[in-house]
Amino acid sequence: MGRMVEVLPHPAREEIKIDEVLHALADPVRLHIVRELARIGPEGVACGAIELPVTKSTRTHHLRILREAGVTRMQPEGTARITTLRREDLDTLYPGLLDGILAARQ
Amino acid sequence: MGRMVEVLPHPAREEIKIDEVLHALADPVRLHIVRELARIGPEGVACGAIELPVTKSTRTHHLRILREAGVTRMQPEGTARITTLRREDLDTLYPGLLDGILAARQ
DNA sequence: ACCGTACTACGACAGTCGTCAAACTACGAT
DNA sequence: ATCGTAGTTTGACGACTGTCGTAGTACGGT
Repeated sequence: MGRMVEVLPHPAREEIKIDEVLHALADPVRLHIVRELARIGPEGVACGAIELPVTKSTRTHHLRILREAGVTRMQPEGTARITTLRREDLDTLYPGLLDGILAARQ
Repeated sequence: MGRMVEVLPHPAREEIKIDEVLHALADPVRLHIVRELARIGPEGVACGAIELPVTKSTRTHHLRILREAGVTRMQPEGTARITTLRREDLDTLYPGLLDGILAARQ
């Protein structure tokens, strides 16, 4: 059996839909995650490392929505899943959108 | 009795919250309205003039959410309400956000 | 005064969403 | 093999949301 390199399904850049991206971003918890990922940068972070006011399962739920919308990428690394922002894809598809959101005070 | 010039409540620029803006934009019908308003430009348009696959009351509902989030401005004009995009406010608060969204294909 | 047009308000209903707890899987270390 | 850590899955629940129809308000024209 080959190693499972891409267990988690991600939409390709062309499959990303603006509706889903906006829906993914339109939640305080997910917006906070995106902000954190933007701050952390391209090296990414383990899911659990982002402090959130919700339980494990809710966290998984939000991270899934972000991933399936094409906002984030997740790759397994040991028992952890390293999450990163798909900055390049988003900036290409919707130039300015991410920066605009991150520019918001708070 | 004085004329009612500003019947409809709008948030001031400083009161606009990114959460609410994103939530307002995260609906296909409302996104379509925003696209139309962007296309039409600063002269605006009567609510009913935008063709939508929903009834009158649903239309009112969506336009209210957009207005209360600070995405659009509505001013009475006879029996109609002229709706415009608050481009300047949005571009100031979240530079690039609107352009990024409008850049999306479809 | 009356009518038509343009929109709003209210209540109802079905569907979605965020949340949690509990049970489960996957991997690494001892 | 066992255990602990990291994350997922499932089912349940309440809250919110989009939708509609009906009724109501506001304004302009005849």
